[in-house]
Amino acid sequence: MPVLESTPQSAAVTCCGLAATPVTEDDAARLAPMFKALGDPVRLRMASMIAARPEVCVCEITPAFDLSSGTISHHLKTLREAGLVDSERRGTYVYYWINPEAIGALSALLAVE
Amino acid sequence: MPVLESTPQSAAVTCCGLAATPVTEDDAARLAPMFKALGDPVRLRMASMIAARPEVCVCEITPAFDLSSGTISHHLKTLREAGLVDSERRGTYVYYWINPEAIGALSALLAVE
DNA sequence: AGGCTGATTCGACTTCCATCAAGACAGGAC
DNA sequence: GTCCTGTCTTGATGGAAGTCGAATCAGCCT
Repeated sequence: MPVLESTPQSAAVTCCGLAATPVTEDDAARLAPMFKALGDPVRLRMASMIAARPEVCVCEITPAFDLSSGTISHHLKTLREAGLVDSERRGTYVYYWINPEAIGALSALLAVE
Repeated sequence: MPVLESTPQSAAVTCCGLAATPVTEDDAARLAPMFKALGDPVRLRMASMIAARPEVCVCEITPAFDLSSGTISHHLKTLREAGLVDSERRGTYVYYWINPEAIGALSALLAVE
């Protein structure tokens, strides 16, 4: 191993929350699935659509993608299980909305300070 | 389709950059791979380690994980190909450092305003 | 009840991914 | 040059993920 140039805290402000505190194994296990859920172009756009309004009906999401309704449902489930969104059926339609705490947790990790 | 309750821009400040401007198909294709790269607990911790200092030697990363050196290399390559880190060999050792622009792009998307 | 529409789940298929072991490559020390 | 150490690449494999079509469930409406 080479000699370290010993710059421990100096970098804490150079980048972001990622650098501020080391991500523990537990943190990584909790946060990685959220990043993973956003790591698909379809789901990233879905999350964007949902975040853009207080709540969004699945019936508006479906026609925005060239995918079967089953696949749409699958992706929404992935976002929900990652904790990024929540949903509720009201009568005929199902509505999804963003979970600000989850977004906040990811944002805090990446935020440049 | 249900009647929309027409709340177009009002939500732009309720959440984050995700909501500020709709993520286009091209944006999604560019940004999703970065989220995907962070969507693995091992890589998230690696990114955190690398971000914590100006640059980090692979020889310091390897012993921090209970994985073969081949697997370590594979994950670092994934981070590099996603544009999140860069690397350089200097003599015997290879050093990795964070790419602040990439982190900034993700941060801007999630930042709560 | 019966039928209709919206949404989810299921089964199957294909592709991608994390991992290891083993080999290849790079660079220093001798 | 020949070793040795550090890193990367390759090949193989088991498992996860994205997709579709079909079946199923939920809730209106007549």
